[in-house]
Amino acid sequence: MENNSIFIEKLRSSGLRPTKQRLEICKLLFDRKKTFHFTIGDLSKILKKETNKKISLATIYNTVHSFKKKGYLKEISINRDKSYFDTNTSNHHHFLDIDTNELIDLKKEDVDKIKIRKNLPGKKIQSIEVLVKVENNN
Amino acid sequence: MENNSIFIEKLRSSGLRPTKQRLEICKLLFDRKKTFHFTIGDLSKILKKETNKKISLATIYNTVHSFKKKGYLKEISINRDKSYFDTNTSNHHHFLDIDTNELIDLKKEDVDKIKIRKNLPGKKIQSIEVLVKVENNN
DNA sequence: ACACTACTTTAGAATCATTATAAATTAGAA
DNA sequence: TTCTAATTTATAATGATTCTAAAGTAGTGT
Repeated sequence: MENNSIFIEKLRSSGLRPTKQRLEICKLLFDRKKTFHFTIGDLSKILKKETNKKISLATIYNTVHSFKKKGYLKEISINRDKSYFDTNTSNHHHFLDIDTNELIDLKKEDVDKIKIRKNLPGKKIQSIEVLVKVENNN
Repeated sequence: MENNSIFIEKLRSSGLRPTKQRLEICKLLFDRKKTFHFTIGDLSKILKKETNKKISLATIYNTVHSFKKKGYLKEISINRDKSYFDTNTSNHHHFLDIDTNELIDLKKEDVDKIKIRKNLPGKKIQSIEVLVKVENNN
């Protein structure tokens, strides 16, 4: 039904069998237009509310990490308290509102290309992440 | 003796009484020429080795956090596992070697000034942090 | 030097996110 | 349908960090 086939393909290509729990997670993560920033805790709460069943944390962790490994989700390190994930896997940066702990995408064109003038012998750059912390203006 | 007076001043200005435990921590953190990146766990181990006494974790956390609040240490969020601190409190960015988990300073001149072309109404920028992840080149 | 009070230290308990475990359930191939 | 390996789940384990409450110490005022 509907675009489940897309989700099934996403799961299969991540090495996961499509199960109803995982399809619920897919629906929640990938059936949306805007970027979605979330923690595992967020996801768990929303899933419980939307489906009226509880999907165990272990399943959610497992699924999210498989998607991350496959590249369907990006992990964003902000603080030690929680790990954030981002459904926008393109190259982009973030604002972090330190008053609300909200993450906001910066589009590619919002930040000039970063040039690093130093390199480490034997090492290559894997990613460049910019985090712009913002606070109330008063 | 020696430059303890500097440490005492650092402690006092951070709202802390100088105690022998805190002075040991100061010596370890601030009596060095190069930047020092560490976790609380690192610090604890080194302190035990250097002083042959154990300073309790609670004391180390308390002291490090007071220094951070005062601005004598910077906290760097890399992943949820551990929190890193940096004795270099100037404006600078970091390499993270994902093979070894080592942090390496980027000097100010190693990265072009970052210009953010978007602003959020009612918010002002508090900091801009760049993390360049590097990996083995093979 | 002494006493007193507030600040510190400490070990251990509590917390919280995340990971591991092991038994019951389910997907999918034969 | 049957069978086996993958999955789900509740719960336990882990590990970093924070809390607690009792014992120790700094430093002011005397």
